[in-house]
Amino acid sequence: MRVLDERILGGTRKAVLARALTGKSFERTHRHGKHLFVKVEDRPPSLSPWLHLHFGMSGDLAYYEHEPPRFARVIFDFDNGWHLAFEDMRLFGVVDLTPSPEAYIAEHRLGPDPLELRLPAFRRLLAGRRGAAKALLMSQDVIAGVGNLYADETLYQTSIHPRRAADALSEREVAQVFTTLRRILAGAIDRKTRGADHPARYLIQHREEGERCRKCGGTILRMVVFGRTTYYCGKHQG
DNA sequence: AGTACCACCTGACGGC
DNA sequence: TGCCGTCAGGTGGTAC
Repeated sequence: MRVLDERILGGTRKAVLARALTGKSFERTHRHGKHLFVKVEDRPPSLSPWLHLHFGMSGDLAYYEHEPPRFARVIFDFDNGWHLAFEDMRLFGVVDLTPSPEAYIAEHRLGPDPLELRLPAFRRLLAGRRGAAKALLMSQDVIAGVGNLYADETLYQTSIHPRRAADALSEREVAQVFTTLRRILAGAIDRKTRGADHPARYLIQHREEGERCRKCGGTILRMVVFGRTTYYCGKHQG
């Protein structure tokens, strides 16, 4: 493997990473929220670490034969002559090692992944949370995997104002948020792996102040919630 | 408990 | 043409 920019390693030593991976193979992967874990083959198995990847906002993987992507930061070379690049223009991503996904999740206090969650457990997560619905969705220690865009999308599709208190949502609204969030995430995974775009009816395609709401004809407004730029419909999310 | 604000980083974009 | 400020995003820290 080659490290083209050490800033992506987040403090992990390049030599340590290389020693853990060189001559090994990738055995399987596990995703939790925004984190991707790759099991490194080894004998005995108990000693093998996991490769941990976080994609920040501009991170991605590219499997290629000849031309590396422009912003490749780490490149894994395979014995079939192909390469896997971790690319990340803005360097917010991380490539490092962890003993196991469970260890990483515990150390970083990540909440459950919404796609592995059931409605009753989701209800329990919201109970007693007086903060904004958007803040709750985005808090990785409550639920792992929802960022700014998908938080806005979920609230838009469920007609909930981003500042509504999480524990003030009705039972019906909580169920709608749960179902909608899971559908959005599962759909995004499915479409993005096929290289498809989000549907035109999604807010994510219309994040601009003054745009017409595709759902109700209202006007898209902009404000800051939980420190992040937030777009919402002033009419149906009023 | 909840939020605000900053730093990290870089390309795009608007203003002059 | 080119410079400068601003913005976007995720996370992790400190401050209130």
